Amino acid sequence: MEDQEIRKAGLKVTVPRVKILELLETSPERHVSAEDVYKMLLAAGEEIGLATVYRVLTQFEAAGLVEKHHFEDGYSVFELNKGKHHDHIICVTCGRVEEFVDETIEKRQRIIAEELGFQISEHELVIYGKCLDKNCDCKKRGD
Amino acid sequence: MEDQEIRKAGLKVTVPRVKILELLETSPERHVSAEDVYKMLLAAGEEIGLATVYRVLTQFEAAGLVEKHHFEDGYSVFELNKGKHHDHIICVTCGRVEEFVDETIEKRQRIIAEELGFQISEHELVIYGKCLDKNCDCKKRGD
DNA sequence: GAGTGAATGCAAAAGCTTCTCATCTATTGG
DNA sequence: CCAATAGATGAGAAGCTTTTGCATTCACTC
Ligand SMILES: [Mn+2]
Ligand SMILES: [Mn+2]
Ligand SMILES: [Zn+2]
Ligand SMILES: [Zn+2]
Repeated sequence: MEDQEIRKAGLKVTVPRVKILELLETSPERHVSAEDVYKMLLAAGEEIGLATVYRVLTQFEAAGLVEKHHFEDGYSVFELNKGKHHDHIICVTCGRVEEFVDETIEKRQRIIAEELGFQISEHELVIYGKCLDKNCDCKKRGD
Repeated sequence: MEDQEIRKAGLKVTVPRVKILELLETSPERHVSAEDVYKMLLAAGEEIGLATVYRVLTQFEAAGLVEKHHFEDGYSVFELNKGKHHDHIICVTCGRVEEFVDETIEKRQRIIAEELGFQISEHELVIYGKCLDKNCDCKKRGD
């Protein structure tokens, strides 16, 4: 199954690559750091080096299988590329990440780029805030 | 002049702080890294340690004098806080940074946050692309 | 199944940023 | 103007995330 995607990317089908792709497909949290992936694999009994995790994620990104984001925390997070673009809103208290798409915003960006004489290659929009979810730590701790 | 802003921030008026603030106010490029600041100060004959530059910029940010951004490059960039929020569009070829404000986008973000049950604290929108400026390296090199 | 180029793991190193600590300084009020 | 002191500085060490070098191992092809 994921073997084909890996092969299509011009990469050899190896245990680390298959396991990492599987993990990205099944992880309850879509947005994970390299360290997260490394630890989850360890916890699952897979002995895969952190350097390999970084290398594989980078290759997956180059192949378009994965997307990398820089939520302001000092490290990168990766997610499986679902094909459809979306932006993110993140709870600064509990870290919960929600995805959204807003065609109005997308369109305005195209207009702005045009007006300023830029040919857009990509963009990143991240909203930070506190989520009002009852399960969020915001509520439990009342801050 | 900037002495008052520094004092208002609850900080002592020292040479490094005054020089850094001056530099941010007069630099031709508004968006600079800590390293940039350090090097520009050195070039201007000011012997200010890099650690101090980082400390002061962090303090200025906490005081609201300065804003910090994470354009996807692995390092932070700082700019003087002009008081009015704006977003950025960056040329991936020449690095030129333009600022813009779009009230439609701002409003849509507020609506999205509301719908998803978030109370916005801030956001960051960065558009990446190639600028079509004749002076940009894009043109000079034709890529 | 052998041969070969690619992939892996480990440790070292590389960026960027923060911290430690001894020394120095701005501020205050006498 | 000076002394006292809380705060600031500089240099280097340390911290984190990410990348790299290299010897070893492995996947794919014939
Ligand atoms: Mn996502
Ligand atoms: Mn700006
Ligand atoms: Zn978008
Ligand atoms: Zn904005």
